[in-house]
Amino acid sequence: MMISTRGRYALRVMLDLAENSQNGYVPMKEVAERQELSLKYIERIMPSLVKEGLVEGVHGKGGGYRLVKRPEKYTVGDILRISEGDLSPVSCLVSGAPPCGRAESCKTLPMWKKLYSMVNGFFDSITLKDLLDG
Amino acid sequence: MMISTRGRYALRVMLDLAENSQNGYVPMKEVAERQELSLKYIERIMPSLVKEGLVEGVHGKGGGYRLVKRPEKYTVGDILRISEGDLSPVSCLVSGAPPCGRAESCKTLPMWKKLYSMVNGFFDSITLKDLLDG
DNA sequence: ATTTAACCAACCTGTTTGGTAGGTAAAACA
DNA sequence: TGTTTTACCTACCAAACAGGTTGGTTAAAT
Repeated sequence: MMISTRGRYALRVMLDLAENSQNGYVPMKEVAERQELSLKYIERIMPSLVKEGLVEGVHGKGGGYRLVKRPEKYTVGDILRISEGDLSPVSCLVSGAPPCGRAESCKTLPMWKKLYSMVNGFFDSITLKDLLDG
Repeated sequence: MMISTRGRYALRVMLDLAENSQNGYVPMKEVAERQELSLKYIERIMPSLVKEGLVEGVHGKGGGYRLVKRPEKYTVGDILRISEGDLSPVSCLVSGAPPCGRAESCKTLPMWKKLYSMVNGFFDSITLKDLLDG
């Protein structure tokens, strides 16, 4: 339910691209070495970022991935929601979850909702550029 | 890594005790019915709350569980940390995790730490009484 | 001695996590 | 034309975790 390696690796790849894509496309082989991540695992994560339009991928020699916008235009929230799916801290609030019959009278639900929007707000307020600049 | 049924149920039991323990000890059979939770599952959760001194349990007829402090003296943070274990949103920060060799240069670590302390701070600022009063 | 209720240990099913293996498709290059 | 490079796709897998259930034992009251 919260941040697994999938989302964390996606973020690190995006940061690596931001730092290294002035020279065009960056192959995942290089990123995997720099970041010390499994190439095969990264390869499984990237297509979702392409599909959602965050990066562009090009086959063959000289190919690789590249950001399509400037680093300050990407929020951490977008990257995590795409790679992880949902940032809800409790299953009750995951989109598509079966409606809870006790929701009306639930004393804790407002708290979970507040936390959920806090977490989303937190991640949406940070861009790739913010992370690069430290 | 984040809030599963274990912690959510623990909270709901504590709230139920707060609402119903003026008449002494409350048996889990009653709580399970009121909250529509599995009695057996609750029974597995309660001993940790006893062990950490949050509630008191008494065997036999007329027994059950009871809060040892007033509702405003319990924070949601304490209850969740005891029942869930650790509220870290990422495995890197779980206490006892193997140290990460990249920690020094990690561009994302400060962000995870900030979120972690935000989440803890959020939960530590809410008491059982706050939840009861809505 | 019977009932009630906390407490404890073992097990179990399904899902998620964090990958790996073994390819195919497309683009560049020789 | 064929080889290399790289994205991309499918299937599989082991370990861990979630969310319980089963079947008790111990302690206290009546």
